Parts: sequence; C-alpha cells; structure tokens
Amino acid sequence: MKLTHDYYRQPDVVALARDMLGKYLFSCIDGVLTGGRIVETEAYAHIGDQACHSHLGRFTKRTSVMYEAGGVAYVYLIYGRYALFNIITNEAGKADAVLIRGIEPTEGVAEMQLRRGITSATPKLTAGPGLLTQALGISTKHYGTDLTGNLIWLEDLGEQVPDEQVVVSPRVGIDYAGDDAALPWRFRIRGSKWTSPAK
DNA sequence: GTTAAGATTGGCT
DNA sequence: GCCAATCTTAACG
Repeated sequence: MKLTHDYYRQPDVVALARDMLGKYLFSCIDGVLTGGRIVETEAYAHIGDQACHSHLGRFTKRTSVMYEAGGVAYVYLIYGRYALFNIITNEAGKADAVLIRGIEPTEGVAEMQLRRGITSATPKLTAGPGLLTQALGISTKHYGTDLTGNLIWLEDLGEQVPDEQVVVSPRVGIDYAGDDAALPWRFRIRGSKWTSPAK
C-alpha cells in the first residue's frame, strides 16, 4: 500500500530512516513508471545535528520546504550538478528529513538506463544519491512535491528487513559537521549491490 | 557585489 | 587516488 501522511509524520526520523529500508520508491515522470526497493538511507534531524541543512537559520529558499509537515519531497542541487532526493518527516515546523542514497531497480529499468545513458543494469544505474534521481527522472522541479500524490510516492509491499541484514554506520561526506559526523544515522542493506560506493 | 564551499560523480594521473 | 565541473546559498566588503 502507498505510505500515508501518518507514516511520514512520525517523530523519530532515525527510526523512520531504518524503517524505510525495504520500502519501494516509485515515480511516474513523463508518463513512465519507474521505481525500486530502497536499500540505503540517511537520517537528518533538525535538532542536535549540525549536518542537517536546517540546523541553523530557519527559512531560506532552499530549506523552507523542510518546515512543512512530513510527506513532501525536498530536492536540491548539490555542486550545481546532481539532484538529491529527501523525504521530509515529522510535523510542521520540525525540519527532519531522510535522504535516499540507494535503490534497487525493479520497475522501468529500460527507462532508467535511457535516462542514465548506459546500456546495462549495473549498480551504476542507481547506486548513489545523485544517480537514482537521474534514473527516476527526479529534478529540482519536484521540490515540494506531495509524496501521497501520483508523481512520486513510497509503497510498503509487506517486506520486512530483519535487523541482521541492516548495516548501521556514520553518514558520508559531512566531515564539516564536526562531532555530529560520527552519528550512526546511515542505514543500508547488507550485501546489496545497489548501495552507494562506501567511503 | 564578490567569494568560498557543499548530504557528488566521473574522468584522468 | 586526486581533481574538475557547475550553481545556489551564506558570509563578507
């Protein structure tokens, strides 16, 4: 079933990031259905976390959507090149987010290869936060998109990922966050080929 | 108004 | 393994 606002508005963003493993992310862009199983996520909390874009300041053009109630997409451009896809969680005014870093393609693989410009279903297709957005056709145009609509959404297909298959580790690429960079808020499925290149 | 750096990736040494 | 690409935001002057 499609995940509802009640799911996204749970207060514990770290638990949500863990729970999203094994869920399915779908997009229907340009009339083409693409999607796959979520295998890697990271949690970003609005308090006690310097790595989160909302940790200082409040409303900026880029982060204002983070203060909406959970269940919308936060898409932003990194290094002027790649779009990163986040899911806003918690209630309005509490700017928590879950970054999707890797999915395992299941639906519309041919279309994903076309968008990525490659001809085989290698991990390069969706293994990485800037890559899966390309494969799914997600761009900054989808900033603020409601995740209970028919453009981008998550589905629970009844799959449970047991704890022994989940690898917990510090987040990647946020050394600037000081001590908070060591928080073990990155979750991935052990042994999956579709997680982002580990650093 | 100008400048520096980022939740990354891909190409070259 | 290192570095360039490229654009938005934030911190200066």
